Amino acid sequence: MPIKVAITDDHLMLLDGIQNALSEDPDIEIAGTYQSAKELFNNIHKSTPDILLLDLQLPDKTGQEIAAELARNFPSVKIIILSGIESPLVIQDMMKEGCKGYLLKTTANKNQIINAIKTVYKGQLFLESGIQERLLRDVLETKRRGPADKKRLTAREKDVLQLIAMEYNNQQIADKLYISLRTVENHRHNLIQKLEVKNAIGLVKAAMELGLM
Amino acid sequence: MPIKVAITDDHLMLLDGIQNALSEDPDIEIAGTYQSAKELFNNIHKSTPDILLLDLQLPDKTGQEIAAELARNFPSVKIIILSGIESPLVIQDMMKEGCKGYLLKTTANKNQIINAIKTVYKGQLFLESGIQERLLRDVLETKRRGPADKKRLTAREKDVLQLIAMEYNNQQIADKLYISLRTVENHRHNLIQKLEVKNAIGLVKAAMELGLM
DNA sequence: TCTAAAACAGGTAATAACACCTAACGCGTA
DNA sequence: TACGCGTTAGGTGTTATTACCTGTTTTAGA
Repeated sequence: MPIKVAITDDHLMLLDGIQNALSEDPDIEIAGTYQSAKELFNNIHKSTPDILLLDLQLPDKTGQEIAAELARNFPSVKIIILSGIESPLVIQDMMKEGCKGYLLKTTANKNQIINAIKTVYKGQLFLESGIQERLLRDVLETKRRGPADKKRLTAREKDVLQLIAMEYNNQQIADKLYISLRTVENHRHNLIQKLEVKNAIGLVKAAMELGLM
Repeated sequence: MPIKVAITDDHLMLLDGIQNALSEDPDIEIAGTYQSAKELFNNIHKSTPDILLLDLQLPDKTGQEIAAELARNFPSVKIIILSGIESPLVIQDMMKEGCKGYLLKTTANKNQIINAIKTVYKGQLFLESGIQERLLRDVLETKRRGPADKKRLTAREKDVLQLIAMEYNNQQIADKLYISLRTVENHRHNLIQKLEVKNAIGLVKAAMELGLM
């Protein structure tokens, strides 16, 4: 019985390319290709895949939202992220969300993708060597400079960061979250420290890298 | 004699997908596939293509830089942009830079790409219908609200915008550009007006959309 | 060469952001 | 239970941003 693989990415030719690569392998069967989260959730039940190759930057939902929703409703689907995002924070977040593999669009080729699918299907995790190094380096650096994942953002900080990125000012964020202006200022300050940027501009760039938008 | 087509995009599987699609057409020959501007310029002379399919978001150079450099050194190469960026401003800028076609990664399929290549090869421009509409709507709206392309950014404004996005504050930008703090403030104010955003955060998001980073 | 636009710069003010501090409270865990 | 941590909030002060003006010089196009 072949491994059923679904692919979700908003770029048509990339879907084509991957589909083409996978069709060369007799152990793999394409269970569906989708261009948005909506399409994915509308159709996944028709032929539930064993593996889902998932892009993180879709037009309608963030990668984390999709991963969380899949874990709730289709826990048997193993997710392999195929993304252009190289940030260790994002990779860690997605793996913590339960994803089984992470590939980079700039380096992932046919063999690697097929390899990742088969590895994950067997129940193992798959991280390409470059990513493993990156994560390792990141963890080591973090350890060196303080009490471990100092840079991991809390849920509330993510809330605030999202609203900052939406061009809300502190007062508006306070109103939106029903908290005081001072609290928002504190969160903002902490975010600037954690993400090691100079100002709100840096925060927004980080938010985009972290796929929070 | 087949049409020689080169492709530049940093995503491997997308290169594969396009290459695969084009290889089905006997009138088209792949003259090279590149993952960065550096790779492109290092190798393009070996087999100068008639058409270059170009992504706008490469790791080492902006699309505008690449288009300008190609126009200088390889004026015979006709550029078709294949990008995820849908902003009318960007599309207009690239067309003004001399590009002959613009395709969207979310909608471009095999037939459309081949169609675009053949159309451009014959000397015509190729803009997909969705883009044509978008441009038309944009132009009409601009006309309606004032003295034409009010939203087009000047070179200096782009300089300032880039530095804002790099987390420089106004004083640092002034120093960098050898102009007064007040001038920077004015440019910033004008940018906020032109791009119709609320603050510097909006500017950065716009800068990213415009591919200025 | 005339003209419009772009780039430059200053005045004045209000508002927002940022830094650095303390500290209370609840919650889960060692 | 003691501890760390997240979330909340306030105090105080500095600096940066933004709005809305006016005006000159430079540049480039018709």
